[in-house]
Amino acid sequence: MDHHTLERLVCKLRTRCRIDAVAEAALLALPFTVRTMPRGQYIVREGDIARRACVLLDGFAYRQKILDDGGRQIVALQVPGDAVDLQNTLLKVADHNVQALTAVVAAEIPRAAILDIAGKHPSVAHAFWLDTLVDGAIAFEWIANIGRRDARRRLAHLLCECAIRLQVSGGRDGETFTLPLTQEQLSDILGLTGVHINRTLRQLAAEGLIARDRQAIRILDDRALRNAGGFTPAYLHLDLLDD
Amino acid sequence: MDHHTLERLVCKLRTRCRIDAVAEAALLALPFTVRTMPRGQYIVREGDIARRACVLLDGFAYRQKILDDGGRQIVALQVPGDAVDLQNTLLKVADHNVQALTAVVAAEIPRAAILDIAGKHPSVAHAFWLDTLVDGAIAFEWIANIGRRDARRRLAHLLCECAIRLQVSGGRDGETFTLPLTQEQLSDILGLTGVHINRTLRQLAAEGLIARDRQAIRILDDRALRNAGGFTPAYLHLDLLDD
DNA sequence: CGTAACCTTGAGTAATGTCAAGACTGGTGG
DNA sequence: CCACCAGTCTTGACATTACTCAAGGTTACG
Repeated sequence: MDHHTLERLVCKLRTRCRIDAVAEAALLALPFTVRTMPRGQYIVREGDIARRACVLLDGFAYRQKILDDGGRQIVALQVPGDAVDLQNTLLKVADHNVQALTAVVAAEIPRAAILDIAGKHPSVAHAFWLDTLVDGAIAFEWIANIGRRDARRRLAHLLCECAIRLQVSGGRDGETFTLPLTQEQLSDILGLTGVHINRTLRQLAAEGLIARDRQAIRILDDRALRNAGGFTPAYLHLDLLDD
Repeated sequence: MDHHTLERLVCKLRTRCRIDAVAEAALLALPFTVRTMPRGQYIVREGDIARRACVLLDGFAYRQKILDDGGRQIVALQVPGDAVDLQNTLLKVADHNVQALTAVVAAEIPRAAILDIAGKHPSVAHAFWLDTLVDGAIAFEWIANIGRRDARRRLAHLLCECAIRLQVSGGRDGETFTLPLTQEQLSDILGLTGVHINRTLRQLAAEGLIARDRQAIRILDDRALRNAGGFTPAYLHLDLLDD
């Protein structure tokens, strides 16, 4: 995949709806500038006024909120192809931060160009809307995960989700993958503490559900892991093309 | 407000973006049937295939997930004017339930009509997209609330949010309002138990932040309550019209 | 007036957080 | 090539929040 075109965006949108040739051409013709960013860099800051939308061409990012007491919660993970601030493009002022999880290659598209293409191409507007809906569906699942599952089930659920999303976006086999997340970051996703994540990861490993080596995770027993996490992939809406 | 027209939908969309006369006419001309439903009735069931979208004309509803162990998590609240399953309209198969919180008057619009109007009127598509984005922004805030705040702050935050949303949707004064939620339901929103909600409500009352009488809540010290909940209304994006 | 749903309260328990120290790892400069 | 350093992981002991169970009180409504 060429990291210097918007092909990745088209590709992502295509996982969930049809993009005809005209719309594809229009998308690929969007004006953009490529930026590379190191791990940890802020892509969007809370309070920013949107002038541009950023599409991840390579690397991962996360959305994050800092609370008044300094606590941090990661509210979403973004994979290549994701438009990380369509939200902010329409909503004008960003209500959360977006930060690079790994080194990132991103395309910056002017806000006006996004609004323009969405206005002129209903199928593109449809695709963006759909993308937003799926992000919302994932957020709902996370609410349920954090609100109603204990640490072990929460973590199992997240691992299942990551396995699938990494597989879809990166073409990995899905059984073994590298989660570029520290245990601290995992805890900020799941509403737990780093210490507790550590213990829970080891517990899952001790049970034979996963194997770990640094940040590489291997799912040893997919069925059992899904079971442990109460995981059903319906909310990812990966089957929308089967119309 | 007449409960038998789609005026309420236009009204809701207008809180966040301009709807010109042509688009308004098209919206009001959408075909629909009115249904009334008693408290507790399912409006959408997980697994349903969307044939119609439902707009709340009067009454409240909530989105809810049932977990494999029987646990329940409420993932969103919907107020009059909300389209409760635009999500499912586009996503085809519902990944969660929507249930009437109070008695409800709703307008059912065929799926095809929604897709059609969004395709023909970019400003309507834009408004729907925006609506979805705001729902997503609220979901993100809930993730942060559940993941990183203790019971007292969680509840204070929710009360602040409800006060504002009820005020915007219903024209109440905002200081005193009736939350049509049982303590059990509050606990399912906040990822706690009913017993703990009970204790936390009384604690907030004992501190002089709120007064309670059945389900009526009066905010006695708005500043202190917002402070307790770390509440900032930015994520509700109520100021989008000030362009 | 009786009933079901809801609220309230107490006592004991389990899950998770806090604090603190030591071990490992990968990268950097000498 | 080695020594060091920062970041991360690991582990233990202890504290705390929130859960569970269970009983009794209250309210709304037929």
